[in-house]
Amino acid sequence: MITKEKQISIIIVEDFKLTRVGLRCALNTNPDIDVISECEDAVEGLKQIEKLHPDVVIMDLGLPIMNGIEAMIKIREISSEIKIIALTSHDREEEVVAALSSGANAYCLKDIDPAKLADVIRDVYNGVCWIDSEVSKLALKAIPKVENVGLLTNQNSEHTKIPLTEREFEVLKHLVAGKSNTEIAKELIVSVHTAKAHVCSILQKMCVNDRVQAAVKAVKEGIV
Amino acid sequence: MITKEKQISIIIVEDFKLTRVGLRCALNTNPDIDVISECEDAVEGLKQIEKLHPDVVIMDLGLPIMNGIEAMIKIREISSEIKIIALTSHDREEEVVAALSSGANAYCLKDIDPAKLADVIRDVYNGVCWIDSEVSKLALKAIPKVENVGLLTNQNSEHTKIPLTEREFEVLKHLVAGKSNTEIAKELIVSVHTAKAHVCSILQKMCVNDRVQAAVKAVKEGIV
DNA sequence: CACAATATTACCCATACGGCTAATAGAACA
DNA sequence: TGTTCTATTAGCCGTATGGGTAATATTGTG
Repeated sequence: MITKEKQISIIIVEDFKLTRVGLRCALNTNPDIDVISECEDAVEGLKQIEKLHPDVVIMDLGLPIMNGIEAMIKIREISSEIKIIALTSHDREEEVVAALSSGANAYCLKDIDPAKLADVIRDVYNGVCWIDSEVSKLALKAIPKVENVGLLTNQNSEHTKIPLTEREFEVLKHLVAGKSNTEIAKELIVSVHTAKAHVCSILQKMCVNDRVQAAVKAVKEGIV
Repeated sequence: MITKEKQISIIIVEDFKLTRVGLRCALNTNPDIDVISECEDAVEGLKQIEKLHPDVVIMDLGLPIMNGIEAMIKIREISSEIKIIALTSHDREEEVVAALSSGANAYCLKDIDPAKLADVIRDVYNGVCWIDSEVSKLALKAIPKVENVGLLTNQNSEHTKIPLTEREFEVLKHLVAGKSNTEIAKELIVSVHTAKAHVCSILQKMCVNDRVQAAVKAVKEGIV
């Protein structure tokens, strides 16, 4: 089951030397896993990744210079195929969500069992999304609620999307930024009346009563 | 590694008899996994789950009467500890996202290798979130983008915390829910003046100009 | 006990907000 | 050509909002 004809190539990006060595040692005991490079910062890591195109990158999040999440975004500009395992010692919600939304395929805490990590690498290599038990709730919480689940049996997708026009979308972004109608009008170089009109139709289309609800809904559903 | 002193108790909810039998057979080969009940629809499933409180529920999504996602929401009303593995044959984005946002801890396609499924059960039992390779991209795509990732390096979890009082925190929750000052006052059984006073101090402490900004900030920083 | 923080209430006031109706103009589409 | 959609503007009106100031409980800490 575990045997693979091809080894999984890995690049480790981690600033602490000890952790780096520990990772390499732990992974080297697995014949199907091949650590092809180690880097201590994201800049060097990106170079190596671009050059060697590993199957999987193990990326520490708390890196100097460029943080791991920024690095992951850059990796995703290079390739969407390279799998990324975010590795970190803390479990801050912001970071978990940011990592997973920025390209990570898995999220591990550093106290993971080495053998388990090897399993995760194999899973992730095969495309699985794996999230550590300590933070899985945070990740799942970040997924926007889907409404009208009862309709899912019959209906097809597309129906949660709110049909805002381009202009309304612009206005919504300003609204979420906390701008008043007057400020929105000024930014879009239109009259306050226009801004108000757009806000009104946004409220109607989003089925909310005021701009606060609209802003919250927009943020929660990630449509900004 | 795999040996556990305690067996993992499983309830299978799946309408196709053949699949049900297949699942039971596949899982029964694992000494650490114990299928304690099988149900062919969600209503019966819920009864069994409430009665037996299994560790893990394997839930088919395409069920008659009540679909699997509705069933999961009901399971979550019973317990947040029971782990749910969504099992389905299709990979519709809507369904993946709906399942994960409605309480599923894992999402498997029915062509999963039986041995792998046992691994997933163990992972999920331990709290891990596991998403099949066929749909992992869909799930990750559903997580809202986090902005200003560059700030994550410096921002520490503690020092972003805003020192709101208990009462202000309550008010903030209502504010984020889109309530007006009048409504907040009614809910907290105080006068509108009081509600206004709390909102004012919330705005000041959060360093924002109006309730919209406060709500957005609260949602983005997850302090609700 | 005294002091500080918090919660509560109250008033005034300028501004903002949202609902309403309605008109005009351009673009898209049949 | 006519119709629909969108964007733009406008005015009116009742209510909500937020700033300011200030008074009175209640609570907890020293």
